[in-house]
Amino acid sequence: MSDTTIKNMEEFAVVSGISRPTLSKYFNDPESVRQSTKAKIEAALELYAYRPNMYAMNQNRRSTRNIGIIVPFLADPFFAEIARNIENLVINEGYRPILLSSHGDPRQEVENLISLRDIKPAGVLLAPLGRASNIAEVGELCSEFPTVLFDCNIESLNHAFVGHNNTQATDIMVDYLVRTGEPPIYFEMKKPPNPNANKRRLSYVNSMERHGLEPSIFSVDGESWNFEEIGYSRGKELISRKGITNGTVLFTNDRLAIGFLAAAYEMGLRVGRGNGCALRVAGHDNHPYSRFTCPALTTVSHDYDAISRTSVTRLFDLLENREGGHSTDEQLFPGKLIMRDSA
Amino acid sequence: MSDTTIKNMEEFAVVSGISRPTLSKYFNDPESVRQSTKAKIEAALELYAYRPNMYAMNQNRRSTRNIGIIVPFLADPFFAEIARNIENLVINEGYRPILLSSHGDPRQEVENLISLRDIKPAGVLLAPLGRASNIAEVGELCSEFPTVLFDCNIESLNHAFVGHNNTQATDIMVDYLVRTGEPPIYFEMKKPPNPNANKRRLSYVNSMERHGLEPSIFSVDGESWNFEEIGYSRGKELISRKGITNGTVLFTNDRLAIGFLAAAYEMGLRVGRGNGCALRVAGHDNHPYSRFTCPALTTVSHDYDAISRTSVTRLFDLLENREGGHSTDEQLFPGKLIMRDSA
DNA sequence: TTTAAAATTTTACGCGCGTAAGAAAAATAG
DNA sequence: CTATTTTTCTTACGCGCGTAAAATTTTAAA
Repeated sequence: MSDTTIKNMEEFAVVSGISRPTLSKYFNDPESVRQSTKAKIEAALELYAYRPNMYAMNQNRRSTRNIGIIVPFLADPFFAEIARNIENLVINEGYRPILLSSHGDPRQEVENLISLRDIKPAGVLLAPLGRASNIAEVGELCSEFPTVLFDCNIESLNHAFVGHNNTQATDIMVDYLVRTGEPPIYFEMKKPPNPNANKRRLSYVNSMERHGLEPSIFSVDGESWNFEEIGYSRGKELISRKGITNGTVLFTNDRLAIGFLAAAYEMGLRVGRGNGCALRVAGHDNHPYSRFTCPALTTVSHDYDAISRTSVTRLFDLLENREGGHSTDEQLFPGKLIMRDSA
Repeated sequence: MSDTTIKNMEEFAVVSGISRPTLSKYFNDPESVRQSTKAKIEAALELYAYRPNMYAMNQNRRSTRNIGIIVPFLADPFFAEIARNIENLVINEGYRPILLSSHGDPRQEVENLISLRDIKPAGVLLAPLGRASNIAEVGELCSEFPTVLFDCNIESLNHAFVGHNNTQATDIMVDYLVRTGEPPIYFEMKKPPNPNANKRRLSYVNSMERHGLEPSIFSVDGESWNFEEIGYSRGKELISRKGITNGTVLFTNDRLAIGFLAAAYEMGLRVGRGNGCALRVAGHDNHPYSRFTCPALTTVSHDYDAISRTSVTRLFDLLENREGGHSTDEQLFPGKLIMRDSA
């Protein structure tokens, strides 16, 4: 590497022997210039560590190469994993992911929507908070930038959405539980932050009725995103007043179940499907930690891979105006039963 | 809000009746203009939703208001929590946090260091991967931008660092375990990704010797950041060949312990400090999930709050050239024993 | 070799804002 | 009310790059 410092494209044009407009073309798309030119540029790039100024580049470009990614709660490893997948896919397309978390707070979500505009994203992948989301703001974003919603739909927006088939997923879980033991009662939050929970409850009810069984639902208080804490404390209450002492409990999500399992353990309730077990517990999501609960949690997995891959693909269909890009269909991927020891 | 769209500061100057240079001054620091002017601008801002173009702003500013934050592994809720804290503190200072995760991959870390340069950060808060970090690259970053390292120091760099006192923290844990039961054996990874692990091991050894006890260390294989998986699978091996059947095990971090607890449960080993318990288990970090293990995990907590707050404060000391800003001291905060049911 | 097509160079302008300098206006002090 | 200080306005230039248009060179085709 040479010691002379290149401070702009003009100077790099001199040392590389390539004109500035051609360089500009190259940096926008290395394949858009002749092979021999590309080789010359890249040889010079080895010698002089020049990188175009991002701010100057994005100032008048038709499109920045930024992709905004907003998730509702990054401290939840579930979303952290999805975000990681999506980030990689975006990078592979030659774009720059900008990851924002709403931290479970609707005001933060609005903040994120606003500050996203500052970076003039080429596209946005948005997993909304859900019930607490500012629908108008999300709608504006959708109409301002190419956007794909994922994980949690806002149906009134009728916008491109990729997610998990909560209905089918709950269905196969209820089927499994009914087939293999006592029918499940359902444990959920009274005011779930996420509308997916409503789909799941409805599916539970329908599924039970289809089996000719009486649905039974525990709705617990709690507004925050500290699901484990809610599952733990409400679970403890329920157990201690003999609300749950036997049978099967299906949780609306794994994190509640994780908290509940801690409570059950502490109260001396043995969970599992073997003899001597007081009750079976099942979750939903295949949360990264669900493998490591005691006992390991039986759950339904999202098709993580398909969901993240399809979200990104659909966004780039939109960006590059490919066929099907402008569909507003909701695209759902089926869940998969993950049988472990808890149920 | 008016319907006329303002597309640049020039136009906003017209509708607000304030000259462009004064507006520029205002957007850089709203307090730098007269109160009456500020009021006029903000009144106009209510009417016309104008926001300065970020790219044009940062193009020639002495300093952008971006703060780069790099963490080694965002899917670990431990880092997600710290990142959340730091993000909020940075926002409160009027800066824009840019969060990047290295996903446990040294190449990704280098990528992050490189792409950070593109955004010309005013400052950087970096939690390096550790052993696998490219020291030269990190060193260059430190000399290029005001940088504060946190969580994991790279001592050869002799750079500003804020972190957890691993030595003291391990010390109080060993003291506690020795005082209340069988002395602990130590469970760690043979090649820990993070040098903090070395400090902890050393402290364990010293602590044991101070008590006149023989240190005993299990070093298990495994290179990845899937600590739970490693704790689970190696734990299962050890238990099944009677490597650990009674006594006390101190884990180098909570995530290994979480995996181990799952293994112990599965193998029918009862963990805890009561009668009928086969062994005690203790961790380190006060991981967000350590409250919800079975049994709840006894551990040592970082002073999360002090560490994130001090990291940010020191960075802004540097930025604003305040006294003490240029110190390269390493600043450690003591750990706190969190007694739960596992030990 | 001639001709057409494709790529590169030259030239020139614009993006939206930072910022400097001197003039003008407004606020404050005396 | 005048003198002084502070703030704002006017004017003007520059940042680094995108991009358009016309001229030129290179490559591919006939």
